[in-house]
Amino acid sequence: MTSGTVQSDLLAVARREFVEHGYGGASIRSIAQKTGVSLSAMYYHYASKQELLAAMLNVGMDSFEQRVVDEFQAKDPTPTGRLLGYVASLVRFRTLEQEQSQLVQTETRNLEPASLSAYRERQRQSSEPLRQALADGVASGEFRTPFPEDSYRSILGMCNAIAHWYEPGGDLLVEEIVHRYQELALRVVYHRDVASPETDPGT
Amino acid sequence: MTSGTVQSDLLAVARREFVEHGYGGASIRSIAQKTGVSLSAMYYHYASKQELLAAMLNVGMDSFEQRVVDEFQAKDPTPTGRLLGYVASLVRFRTLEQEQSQLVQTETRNLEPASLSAYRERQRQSSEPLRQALADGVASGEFRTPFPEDSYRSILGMCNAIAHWYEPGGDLLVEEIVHRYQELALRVVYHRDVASPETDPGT
Amino acid sequence: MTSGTVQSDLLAVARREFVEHGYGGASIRSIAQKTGVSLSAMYYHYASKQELLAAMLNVGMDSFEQRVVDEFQAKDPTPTGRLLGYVASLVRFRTLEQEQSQLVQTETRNLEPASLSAYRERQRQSSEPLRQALADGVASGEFRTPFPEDSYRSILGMCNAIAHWYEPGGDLLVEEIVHRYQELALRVVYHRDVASPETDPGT
Amino acid sequence: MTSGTVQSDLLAVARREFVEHGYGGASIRSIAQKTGVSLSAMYYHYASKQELLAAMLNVGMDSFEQRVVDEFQAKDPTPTGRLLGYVASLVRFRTLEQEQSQLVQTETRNLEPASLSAYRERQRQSSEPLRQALADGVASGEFRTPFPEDSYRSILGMCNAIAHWYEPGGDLLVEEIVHRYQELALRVVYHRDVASPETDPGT
DNA sequence: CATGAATGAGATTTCATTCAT
DNA sequence: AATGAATGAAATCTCATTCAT
Repeated sequence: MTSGTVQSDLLAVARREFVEHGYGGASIRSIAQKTGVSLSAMYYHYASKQELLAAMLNVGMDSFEQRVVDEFQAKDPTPTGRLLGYVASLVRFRTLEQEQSQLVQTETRNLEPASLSAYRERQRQSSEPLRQALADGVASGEFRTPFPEDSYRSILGMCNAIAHWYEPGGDLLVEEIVHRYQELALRVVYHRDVASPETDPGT
Repeated sequence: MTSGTVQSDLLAVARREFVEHGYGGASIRSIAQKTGVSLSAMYYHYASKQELLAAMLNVGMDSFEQRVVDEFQAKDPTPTGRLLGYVASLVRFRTLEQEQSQLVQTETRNLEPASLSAYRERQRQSSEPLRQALADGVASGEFRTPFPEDSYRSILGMCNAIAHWYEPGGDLLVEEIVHRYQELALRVVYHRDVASPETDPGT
Repeated sequence: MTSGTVQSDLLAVARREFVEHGYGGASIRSIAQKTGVSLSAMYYHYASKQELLAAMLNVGMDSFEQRVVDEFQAKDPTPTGRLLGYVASLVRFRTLEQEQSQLVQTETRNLEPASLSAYRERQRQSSEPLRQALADGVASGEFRTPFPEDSYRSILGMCNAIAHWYEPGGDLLVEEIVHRYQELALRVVYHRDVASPETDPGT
Repeated sequence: MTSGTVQSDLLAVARREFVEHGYGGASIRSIAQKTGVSLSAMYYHYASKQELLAAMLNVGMDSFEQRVVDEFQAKDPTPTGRLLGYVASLVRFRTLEQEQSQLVQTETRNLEPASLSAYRERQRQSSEPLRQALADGVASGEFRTPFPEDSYRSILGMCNAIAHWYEPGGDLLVEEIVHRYQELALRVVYHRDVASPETDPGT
């Protein structure tokens, strides 16, 4: 029922339109048209513009969550390991799913209360691993940041920004970016082994 | 030029509406109404929604530029000093002019080509001091970051994010935030004196 | 394509409004209203005022072309015969489809370039039979006008003017007008048999 | 009071706008702007769009009347002479004052009743000389047209049309056009001396 | 004479959505 | 499962005009 290709095509086109014009500025009509589907057909699959938005945001969230889960299975369970894993997931999401990424950051405000609360909860849960890793690292002494909350926010902030400047065809490979932001993250949490910049913590 | 009261009132209301609903979702009608001005009176001052947006973004830019200039006059001219000064300007802008700040990040995409290019140029110029400070610091050996471009972007990214979580009435004072992000910035550029987290570089 | 009833009703009302107020002065709103159709229903059928105009002009052209074709089938193929036939078609069009007629003359200027060029070409083609008849008549010696181009334009000009003074309920029968303008046309082309005004060339 | 240059500039620009977009489609704002006059200044000179139109049409009428008067002073007072003179006046008006000419034909319908009746009276009067010449010519036997009214209308129609195709910079001299239409007019009235096309009635 | 500011109505067009088929 | 037609509200913007200064 939700496995057809029409839905995903619609979502893809809608994503593009929302990113380009914003939710308010995007037209349901041109989404249908660009997808090559009649307006009524589109309404058959998504009962409203709002539903389209909610579906899109949730698909994005699914995708990000999957990345985090993948990264955390059978990997280094130490706080540092989890921090690096989370950063890797996040960087890959911001680069490999750039549009999805921008959308999630910008259009959440347009969710109606009904969907919004559920979505906020998912957001909170998806950032929990990072929050937890930071707490654990501080507790264990691996991270010596004097303001963990700001370190946390800074890591999110700097990774999120990637979606705004990254260019898919550019000469900077995704994994190189992963590596760099992992290093920067270690510095932002005052990792005890990055006492001096000469030390390379490895990936 | 922007000293009239009708114009600035309109801008203030429009800012709020744009932040809340996005450019596309905001209604020129309700902007006029909430400002207490007739629709046509509004059009007398701003010939289009687009012009309103451009004016707003430029006012925001004026404001930020002023902060940077203020911070750079008769202050520590070393790369480190300039880095810290820039971060201070940016953090204050993101907190004290939060709406302006969010707008600048989100709605630039809605500028039409004509105004966009001019605006992009202003953006470039306004970030030049930070870029320059980083380059100089790397050259002088004060900053030891192995990827200056990413350090630069990370600083902007983490500071920009502040506008999204900062709450004006909260218990975190602006100057405390300034201080913290200055420290984090020093770590992100691999400042030579922050070899170990115990060392506090001071503000 | 133009067989629906809503479309043709809209065209009829629009025609009347355009003739009365001019394209620029006519209101799309009152066209819809007078047709008894909602504004949006109207937009479903004609996507813009411009499209409405183009459709109308083309319908007018269709109608005139049909008249010319009808007149030329199985009729006198001599230059004189064709001249008289064309004049008959034109006079009937100007009288029997007076509104259409006035519109075509006045509102072509409001066509946007896209539709304009196509329309001009149709105009050219529809006047080709007259032009050709004149050329042939001059070549054969039937017409002795020393300036064929001006004779051609004059015939069009004097026939076109009919739409401006003709009154449908008046005491002048259409076929009487046809007859008179055929005679006048013969004089305008210097027909060899109208050497003296006493000679009646017949219809 | 009516001798300033602002008024005539306004009229000239307005004429152009009216010809291009029609009365309803023309904007009083852009007329003022293109004239380089403030909107309020324009309202000082012409109290309404309607007044502007009336002024323009009357100026056009003045101009045409003057031409007719000039042509009739100390010229051949025979019906034929008057016919030729009138045609000359009309052709020169349609070519040398082309815009004026087109306007007069198209935009009269937009005059409000108040000005309209006066204007129609002027129109009637200005065509009186031609009507009279025709009547006299028919009475004297110089013109043998069997339907004087149609000859009259045809002459007007074919001369009026000139404004639509004449190109100021073209290779057809105005006086040559005058000559040709005079000849054609003679044929349209069945002038007794144009019994055969070989006969050139002269100018 | 002239201006800057404002008005209120109305312009055309597009919106998300619905419904009978 | 899908379509063509329609709706009514709202969108942005422009109109001719007025008025206090």
